[in-house]
Amino acid sequence: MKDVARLAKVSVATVSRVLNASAPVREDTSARVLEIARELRFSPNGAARTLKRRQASALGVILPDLYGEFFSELLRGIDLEAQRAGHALLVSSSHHDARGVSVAVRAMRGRVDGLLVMAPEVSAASLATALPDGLPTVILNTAPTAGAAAAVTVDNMGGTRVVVHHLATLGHREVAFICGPSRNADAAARLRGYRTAMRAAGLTVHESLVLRGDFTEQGGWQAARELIASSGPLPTALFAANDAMAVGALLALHEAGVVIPGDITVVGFDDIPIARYVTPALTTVRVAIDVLGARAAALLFRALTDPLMQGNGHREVIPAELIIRQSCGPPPASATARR
Amino acid sequence: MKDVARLAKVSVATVSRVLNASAPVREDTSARVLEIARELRFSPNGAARTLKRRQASALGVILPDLYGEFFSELLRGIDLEAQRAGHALLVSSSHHDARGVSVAVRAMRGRVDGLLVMAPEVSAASLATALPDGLPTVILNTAPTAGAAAAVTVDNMGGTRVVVHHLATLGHREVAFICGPSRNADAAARLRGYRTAMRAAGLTVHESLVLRGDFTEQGGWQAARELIASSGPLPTALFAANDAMAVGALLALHEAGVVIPGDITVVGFDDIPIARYVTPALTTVRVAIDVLGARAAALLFRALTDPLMQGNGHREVIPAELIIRQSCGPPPASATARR
DNA sequence: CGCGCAAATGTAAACGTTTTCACGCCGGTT
DNA sequence: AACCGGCGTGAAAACGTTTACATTTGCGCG
Repeated sequence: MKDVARLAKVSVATVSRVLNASAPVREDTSARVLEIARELRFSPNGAARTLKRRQASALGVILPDLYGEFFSELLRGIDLEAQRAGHALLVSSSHHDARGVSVAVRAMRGRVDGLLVMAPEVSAASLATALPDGLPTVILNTAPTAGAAAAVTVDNMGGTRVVVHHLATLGHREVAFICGPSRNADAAARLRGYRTAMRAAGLTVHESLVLRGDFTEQGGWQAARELIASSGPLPTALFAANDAMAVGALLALHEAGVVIPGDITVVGFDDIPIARYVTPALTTVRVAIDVLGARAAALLFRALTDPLMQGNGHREVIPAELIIRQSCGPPPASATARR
Repeated sequence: MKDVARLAKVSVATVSRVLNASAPVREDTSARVLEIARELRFSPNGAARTLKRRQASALGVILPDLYGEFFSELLRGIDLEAQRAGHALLVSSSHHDARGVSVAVRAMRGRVDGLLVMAPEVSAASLATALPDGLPTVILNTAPTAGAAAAVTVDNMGGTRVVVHHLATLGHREVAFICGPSRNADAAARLRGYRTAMRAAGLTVHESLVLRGDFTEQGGWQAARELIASSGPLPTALFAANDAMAVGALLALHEAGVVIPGDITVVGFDDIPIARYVTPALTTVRVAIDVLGARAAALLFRALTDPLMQGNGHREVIPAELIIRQSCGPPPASATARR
């Protein structure tokens, strides 16, 4: 900037004013400065600008991972919203525990205007201590208990409820469930939702039909194998806590010669793109993940412009919608006869 | 920092030294400072730090888009490499034209140590002018012509060659091709590769079998429809410039009652996760996209630590591997008889 | 013709760090 | 006893902007 100022025979202040149009500058001066700046290929230093202006025009995004379509969609939604506010995204991933999140948060301070944090495996309490003081923060997919922050979550309860209800309506009475990792907040909520919905539908939860899982395809495959190997007839429906596991289960069942949905109905959760393409196409719960991200970002921007509202623990729930595809049908006649 | 210094009865200089372990400090002083800092929940201001140190510990990533698994994987690879160097990622997407890239680049200056740019739809020449002067840059998936920068590209030529060779070996003689968007550098390279490989295999390229496409599933669907509607027998093989289009084509062919691979063989490019799950599973070319990202980041770090090498237009090619699945077989007997 | 007022510009002080330089202190050497 | 060197510390100058405040300039008007 100094160089530009010197060559244009003005002060750095004037250069700044021209570049930001922050104060009236004479037409010819302005033109001259612009010309020189272009000639010198000058572009302002972001760090200095941030330091002085006390605003970074960037949002911090802290994620546990970047693997899979979920994060891709999430990031896209966030980016969409940030983009239109002229903000960039400072992304930091692989933070599974509270300490990791804490480190990431510290690294962001002074370089972002607000924070979007997703840490489904960190307890609300430890998350609260990891979060920064002065930085508006929106939490994704975790209870909003944590400190002074808003939160956006997926409607896990609603999603599981509508699935179980649909299965019950079709006539299913034994619905197996493949859980997600126990530390994961979403997984826990879905398991809770499953139990609640089963009760509401007047069905009993057989603990032997509640299977361990880990949100991976491999895990779903294994759970289905166990189900097949176990004594007694198969349940008539299998509900996986996410699509990846449902797809794994689909494969295992297929390999074992079980017909879907003839012998057993399979349902997933998330509606990842693959769900449409497996055979049979997977019935699942659609969560607009990009909307989740976008809403979170929007919420954060609101907190930024209106600093009064940031501490109010505002909560927003992204709706979940049942998507019926071919993996889902009425229970087989044999099962109905059995009763 | 001033507060910490005051409460610990030392100067800010000492606080800095303690926090960075940048100079010997007496044990008790250090402990005292650390204690106070923790009490005050102090964390350093990134902007100020960047400004003074002249290093941001961040990499800029400029992408045309964030849609789909390609970018998700790419970003993951980049992040992996950046992570271990203790760098964050400043991401900016939706930059399709040279002007957009230029704006993004300017916004990054002073906040990142280097740049990873992917702009397959921007010509090398205009990309060169958009790139910054002092910032080491690695270009992804585009000719490395652009200015003083290294480049990492996918082995499009090799990938198409191995596909066409495999098809020829199976006995196919008429291989249709669905192109990507004409402005896209990868798409162009794959078309070129297809033509070259066909010639090398002694096969002729029928221009009526070179179909327009746009890298989307919808586009692939449409191209396949046209192929079906056109007069004359179907070709025995269909090669799409990416998997999304191949999947679309698969759908269109299936809808039209064409059997795969019985009536026609279909091959894609990229090996996106969905490719494994469609029926029949898609034969394709596997490109380790995460490796692409990781290699690019690694290259950038090398340029950062060794500033001499940055201008040498170094080029790296990520290998492509043929993945044979069920969508691919010998031409039908009828076609062979026809000759 | 001088006055005042607005518009245009310049000066310099921040912003929160890091780092150079200088200083005081201590223990060991001549 | 004077000196040297190293260690621990503090003062202050950067880093590249923005902006409050001061100053100059130009201009209309009495």
